[in-house]
Amino acid sequence: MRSEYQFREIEKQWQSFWEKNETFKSQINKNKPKYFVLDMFPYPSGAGLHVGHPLGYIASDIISRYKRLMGFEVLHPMGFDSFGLPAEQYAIQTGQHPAVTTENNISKYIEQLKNMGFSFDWSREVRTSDASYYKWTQWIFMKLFNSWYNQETDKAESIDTLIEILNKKGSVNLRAVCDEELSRITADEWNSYSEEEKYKYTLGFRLAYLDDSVVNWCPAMGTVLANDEVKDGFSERGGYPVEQKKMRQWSMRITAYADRLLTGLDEVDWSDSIKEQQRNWIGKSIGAEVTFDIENVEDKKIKVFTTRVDTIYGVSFMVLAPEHEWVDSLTTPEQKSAVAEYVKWTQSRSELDRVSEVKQISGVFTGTYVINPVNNERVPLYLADYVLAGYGTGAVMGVPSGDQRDWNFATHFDLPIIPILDAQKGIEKQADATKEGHYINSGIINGLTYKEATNTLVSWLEQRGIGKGKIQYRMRNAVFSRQRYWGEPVPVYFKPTTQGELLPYLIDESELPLELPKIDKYLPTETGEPPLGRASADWKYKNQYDYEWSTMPGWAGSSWYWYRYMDAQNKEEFASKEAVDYWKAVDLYIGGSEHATGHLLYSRFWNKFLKDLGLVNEEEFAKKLINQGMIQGRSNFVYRLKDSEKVTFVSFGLKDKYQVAALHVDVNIVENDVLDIKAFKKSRNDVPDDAEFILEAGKYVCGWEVEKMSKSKYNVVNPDDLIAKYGADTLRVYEMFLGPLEQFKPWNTNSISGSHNFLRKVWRLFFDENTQVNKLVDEAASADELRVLHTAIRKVKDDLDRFSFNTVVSTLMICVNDLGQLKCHKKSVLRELLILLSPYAPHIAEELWVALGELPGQISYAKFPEFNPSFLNEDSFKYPISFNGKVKLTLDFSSSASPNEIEAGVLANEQVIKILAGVSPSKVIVVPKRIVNIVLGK
RNA sequence: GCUUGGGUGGUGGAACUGGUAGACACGCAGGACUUAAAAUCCUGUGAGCCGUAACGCUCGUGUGGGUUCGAUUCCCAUCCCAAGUACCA
Repeated sequence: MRSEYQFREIEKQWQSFWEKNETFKSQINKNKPKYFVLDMFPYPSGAGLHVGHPLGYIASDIISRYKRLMGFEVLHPMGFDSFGLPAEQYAIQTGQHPAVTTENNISKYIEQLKNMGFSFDWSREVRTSDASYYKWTQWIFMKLFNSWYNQETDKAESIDTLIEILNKKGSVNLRAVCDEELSRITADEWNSYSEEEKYKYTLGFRLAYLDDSVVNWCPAMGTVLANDEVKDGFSERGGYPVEQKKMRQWSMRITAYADRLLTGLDEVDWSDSIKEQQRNWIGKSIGAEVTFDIENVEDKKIKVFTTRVDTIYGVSFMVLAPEHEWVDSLTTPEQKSAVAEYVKWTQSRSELDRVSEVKQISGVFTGTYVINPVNNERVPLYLADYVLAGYGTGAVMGVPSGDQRDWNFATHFDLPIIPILDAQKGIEKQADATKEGHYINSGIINGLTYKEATNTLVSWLEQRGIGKGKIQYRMRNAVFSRQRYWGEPVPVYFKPTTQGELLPYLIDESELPLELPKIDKYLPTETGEPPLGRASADWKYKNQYDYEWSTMPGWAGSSWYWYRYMDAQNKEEFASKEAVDYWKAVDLYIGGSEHATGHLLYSRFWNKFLKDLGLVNEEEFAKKLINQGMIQGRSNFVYRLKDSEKVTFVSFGLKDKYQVAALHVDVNIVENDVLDIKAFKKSRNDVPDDAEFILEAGKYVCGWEVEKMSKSKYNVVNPDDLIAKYGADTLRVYEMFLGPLEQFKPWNTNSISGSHNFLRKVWRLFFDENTQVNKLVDEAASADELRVLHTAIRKVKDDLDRFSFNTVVSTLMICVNDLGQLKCHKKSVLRELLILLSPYAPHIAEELWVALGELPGQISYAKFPEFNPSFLNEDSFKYPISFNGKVKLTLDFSSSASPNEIEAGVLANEQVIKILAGVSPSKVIVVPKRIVNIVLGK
C-alpha cells in the first residue's frame, strides 16, 4: 500500500514554490535585527556531495530558519570556492578548460543542495573564479600592495603616509614591518633618490611584496605550496614529495598582524582547540636576543634568541644550524673536512628522515670558540641539525642543565653541565628546567630569583648594547604565488628600470578585472615558467610589459567572500558601505576544523587589514564558529570461506567456526547489517548464482567497522539515494539526530527509519492514516495538551540557543508521541508544533501548514511560539525520596511547600516509616524541586 | 612529548549550574490486527540475583582513590581512543 505521506511530491512542490516566490531573499531591513549565518563554501569537486557534506549546511539552515521565526533579518548565502587544483589537473589530462568542468560541477552541486530544501538566498551566490568576483580579490591585492604596516599606530596605512614620513624623517627611527635586510636611510638620502629608486625602496615595506624566499617546491605538481599545504615533507593533496627551493615569490606580511591575530582570539567564540591551534601556529615566544663575540674573528658576532636568558651563566657550548650562512667562514682549517662532511650529510637527509629520527643526536665541532658576554668564558661552537635555520637567528646557546636537548647534546659530546639554580635536581641524569630557587654560579644574578634575574640581565645587556628583550614568532610571512593556471591573475606587470632591473607595478584600478588569458596547454612552459607564460604574445600590459605569470593561492578568494555576500551584485564596490554597516560580520560560521591554520587565519588577517583601511567595521569576521565533526564511513563485511570448492559466505555470528576472509560489501545493499543476498549476487561478478550462504536465524548478518568514507571501501552513502527513499526532511532530521554536531561519528543508515516514522506520525496528527481525511478540529486545547506543547516550546528554544541540534529532535519526538497519545487534532496546538518543526523539516511543515488553512509560504516568517510557564502545571512536584543517596520511592508535594513541611510529610509517610524500621535518621536534606535525602547512620 | 577533545546498554546517544543514570531512536523479543505479508498499535528490553507472585536486593557511566547527605558531573592519580602539532631555543 502506498504511504500516506507523499514526501516526493511535497518536497518538489515546496522547493519550486520557494524559488518562484523568492521566499528566502534577504535585504537590508533596519527595522529588524540582522543575523548572518555562513557556511564554509565548498570546492565543487566532480564527485558531488556525499552524506557527510550536508551536515553543517543542515545545521546552519536550521539556525537560519529559527532566527527568521525569532524576527531576525537573516543573511544565509551559498557560493563556490571554484578555483583550485583538481579542475586544473583534469584540464591537463583532457585539455578541457577548467571553467567548463567547474561550471558542470557547480550545476550538480546546486541541484543537490536545492534537493535538500536549504533556505539559501541564491540571488547572492558567488563563485571565486568568476571575473566579477575575482575583480575584487585583485582589488584587495592592490590595496595590500599599496599599504605598509605602521607599528607606531599599530595598523596598516596607505603607502602615501610612509612616503610622507620618509620625506621628512627618513627611515632611521621608523617603526615599520619591513624586509629584514632593508637599509635604514635618512631623509636627505631618501630625497636624493630618483623616483625609480624611491619606488624600489618602498617595495620593502608593502604588505604584498616580492621576495627571494625559501619555498616548498613540489616538482611533481610544478608549483609552490604554503606551509599548511605540506605535511611531513609531502603535499597534502596528492602526496607528492616537496623540497625546499629559493624562488622569487609574492608574499604577504601576515607577521605584521601576529600580535593582533593572537589577542583577537580572546574576543571570538570559537572552540578552544581551534584557538589553541592558531596560537601554536603564531607561536609567540617572549625572550631576549644576546650577542656573542667570536674568538679571533673581528667582523662577525653571533646573535642568539633565548626564552631563558636567566640561564646564560650555564652556557657550555653554542650551536649553529648547518645551513647557517657563516658556517664556512667560522670553521677552522683543521675542522674543515669534518664540517663539510656533516653539512653534506644533513643535506642528504630528507624531511622525513629528520622527523623520524628526532631522538638521534648528531653534530660537529667547528674548531671555533665564542665568548659568553656575561662572564667572558670561551665556549665551543658546534653545528647540529636540531637547530633550525629558519627560526630565530639560526643559532642557539647550549645550557645543558636547563634544557633536555642541550643536555643530550652535552652528554653526547662530553661538554660540561653547569648547575645554575640551587633548586635544580638530578642534573647528572637529565636536565631540570625549573625556574624555582636562587641562582648559583651566576655572577651578577647569584642569589636572585627567576623574575628578578631576567629583568636584571636584560637591562644589564641593554646598557652594554649586547642584548635586548625580544619577541619571536614562529609564524612566517605567507607565500602568495602559485605556478598554476586556475587561479586569480595577479594584477601586476613588470617594467625595467634604467639599469634593466624589472620592478613590479600595479595595473590601473579601472583595468580590473585582469582576466585569465586563454592558453593552449595547462602545463608549465618549456623553460619552467608558470602556465600563464604560454599566453599569446599580445597578453601584455599596454602591449609592452609582461604581466605576473603566477596566480594567487586558493586562500585569496576565500579570505573575504563573506563581504561579497552582503552585496553580491555590486559593480562599483566590493560591497556598499550601507551593506557592510548593516550586516557587519558573520554571527555564526559553520565548517570543518581542518581549516584551523589555513583559511581561518588568512581570513582574520585580511579582515583586520580591511578594517585598518576603514573599509569594514569589525576586527574579527566571525563571532561564533562551530566545527561540525567529520562523518566517517561505516563499512560492512561478508566472510568468505577460504578452503571451499563452492563460493560460500558465512554469517557474522558463525564466522569464528571457519577459516574466512573478510570482504567489503556495498553498504547500500545491507540493511540493519542484514545482507540483501539477491542484490549481492547481482552486484558482483565473482559471486555465482549458486553461491552458498551459511545463515543465522535465516539471515545473513554482516560485520562492520568504522573507516574513512571512500569508494574503495564501498561505504559511501549518497544523499540523493536517501532523499529518493525517505525524503529530504527525513534526511535533515536524521543527520541532526545522529549526535552532537561537533562530534566525529560514523554514518549508519540503519536507524533512519526512526526519523521517517517520526514525520509520518506528525502527518497522522493531521490526516487519517487510512482514509486520508483531514482530522483537524477547532476545539480549545486541553490542559494536558498545553502542558505537552509548552514543555516542547521551552526545550526547543533552549536547545537551539545552545546549538544542541540532536536533543531538539528527541524533544519533538516526545511531543508528537504525547500528542498522539492524547489524540490531539486541535489546530491551535498543531499550528505551534509545526512552527517548532519547520526549521528541521520545512517541506512537510509547509504542506501541513496549508492543511491548517494558513497561507502558503508564511510559516517561514511565522512567529516562534511564546513559552508560557503557567501551562506546565507545576503546582506539585514528585520528590524522589532517597536513603543515603539511593532512591526508594517518590512522593508528591505542593510546589509551595516549605522544606520543613516536606520533611515532616516524608517522615510521616507509611512507607518511609517501614523502610526506617525504627531507626531515626541523623539528617534529612530537602532540596526544593529536586530531591529529598534521608541520611542514616553516623 | 605537548595541546585539545573523548571513554555511559547490543548500537547512535540523553542527563543544562552535583540531585531518580540510560531520555529519544535503532535493534531484539513477545503480543494484537491480517488468509498471509507489509504497515500500524501494545508490552518488555543495563547486568546479576531472590522468590509462586506482588514486591524486592546487589552491582553498574574506562580503572584506582578522594571530597560530599548525594558524583557520569568536582579533585588527584592512571589506562585507552581520536584530532592537531613538534628538535621553535
